[in-house]
Amino acid sequence: MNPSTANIEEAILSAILAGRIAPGTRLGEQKLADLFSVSRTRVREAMMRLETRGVVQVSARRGWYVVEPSAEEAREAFHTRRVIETGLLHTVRDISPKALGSLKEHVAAERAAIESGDVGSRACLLGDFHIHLADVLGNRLLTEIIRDLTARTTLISMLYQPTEKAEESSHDHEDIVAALEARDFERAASLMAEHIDNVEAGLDLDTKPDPLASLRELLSPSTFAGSPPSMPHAHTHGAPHAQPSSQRTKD
Amino acid sequence: MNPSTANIEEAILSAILAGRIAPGTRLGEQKLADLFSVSRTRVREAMMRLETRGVVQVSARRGWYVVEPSAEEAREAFHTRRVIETGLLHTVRDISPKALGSLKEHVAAERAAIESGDVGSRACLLGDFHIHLADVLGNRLLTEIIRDLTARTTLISMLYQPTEKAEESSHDHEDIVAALEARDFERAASLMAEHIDNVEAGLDLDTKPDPLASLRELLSPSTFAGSPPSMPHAHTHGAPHAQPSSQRTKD
DNA sequence: CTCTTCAAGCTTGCATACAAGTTTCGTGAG
DNA sequence: CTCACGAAACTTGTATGCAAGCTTGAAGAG
Repeated sequence: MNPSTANIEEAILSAILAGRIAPGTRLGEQKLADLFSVSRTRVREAMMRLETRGVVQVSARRGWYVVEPSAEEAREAFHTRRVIETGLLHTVRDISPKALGSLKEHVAAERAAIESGDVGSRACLLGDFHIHLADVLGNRLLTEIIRDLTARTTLISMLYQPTEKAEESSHDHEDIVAALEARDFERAASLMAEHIDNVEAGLDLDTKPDPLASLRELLSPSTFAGSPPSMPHAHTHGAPHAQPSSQRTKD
Repeated sequence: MNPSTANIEEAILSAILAGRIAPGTRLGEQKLADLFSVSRTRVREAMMRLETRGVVQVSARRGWYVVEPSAEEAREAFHTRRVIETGLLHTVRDISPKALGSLKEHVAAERAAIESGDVGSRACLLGDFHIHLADVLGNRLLTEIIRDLTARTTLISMLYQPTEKAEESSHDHEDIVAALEARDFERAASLMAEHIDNVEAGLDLDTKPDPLASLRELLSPSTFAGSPPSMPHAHTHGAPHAQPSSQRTKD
């Protein structure tokens, strides 16, 4: 089957949401075209759409790159999420048992992923919680907006998140769902504001993101047989974060 | 100078925001290409971007059309605006004198436009208030989101708004700014919720929008010399709104 | 050895050509 | 007069070709 523009768009976006594509990744038109077995035209359309959604950027005649949000843009993204998600919880008047049930299931899945140590699905689920929330409490339009914002946030976390806080996030989610179950939407909104603040506070927005992160990963100890080598001698100026990216997670 | 894709996109979006393009308007690629003196490729890019922003839609091999939101979509749009705009006012902690001043100026401009009877700039200003608010209280990202939502709302008003309520809207805006001046952000948020509810309540979402609106406008009394003719005999089934569209406004 | 210059290769930007489907309008049958 | 049919005109969908600019690496000067 021939993938449509929407398929390509969705494939890239969900890969970003799952944390499988790092910020700054180059997405060549021809390579993607080969990968999806379509012509560059289709790929270009998808990239253009993704650009208006704020997840990729084109650098003239150099290529398409997954966005690397600046500290300022990161703050804007979190501010926007705080506004929208607290607005949602503050506006909601009631919640159906079905919606509540699916949220509970989601949180349970989060905990399971954390306990089993499944880093990939864990990161995906933590971001997905917010999308799921918009889905059951809001509407399609709102869900789409939150989805794009979550993609942004995921990329931000990959760039600026020095420490792992999956458990705290999941716990926050749990509390929010508990407040929803008690129909205390005010409290849910406050908890959400706190939660988003926590996540933002867990970032290191003052240190410039490491431009060599991908290189460093390629040269990480596990790549070699036994002895962890010292970092390459030259060009190691300003390396703020030492963690391999697998320890990072979003949200 | 050769208009870029972004120029075309912006030209169309601002025309929609100003109420100069009606929902359902067909936007032919070739016509736009001629108009802007570029090839279809550039136009297509712009349309594609506008499609992801939710203001136009493509009907396969038939053409691009300015969206005609369904009643359901209209409700979603208003719900989303209520969530975001009350969320914004609820989140804000302070407002600078400069921001307050520019909002006051804006409301004054609204009143002036209403009193002078300048329908065009009036409609534009009423929608712009919300964008302006996001601009001074929020951030660029939020402003962009609100802008797209306002475009949607403008189109919705053109489809479903049977009566003129410019004065009420402007008065609501005034009250909101007054609450902001008093630093009573809770109150501002409530007023905003009320305001958006008012606007939505002023719509007639239950009656199907008139598919003959544009035709009817072409045949409106002012087009002819003196005598207002009766409507054309055939094909006048189900005409919910009788007002010429110039009486309608958004927001 | 270092720095500069330049050419080759690669990538996107843009236009155009053709394919595929839709609409419209004229023609002819009933 | 009405309806059905079909061809012509028109519109978007997609691929492709060439132009323009960026990157890189090699060669040469100092």
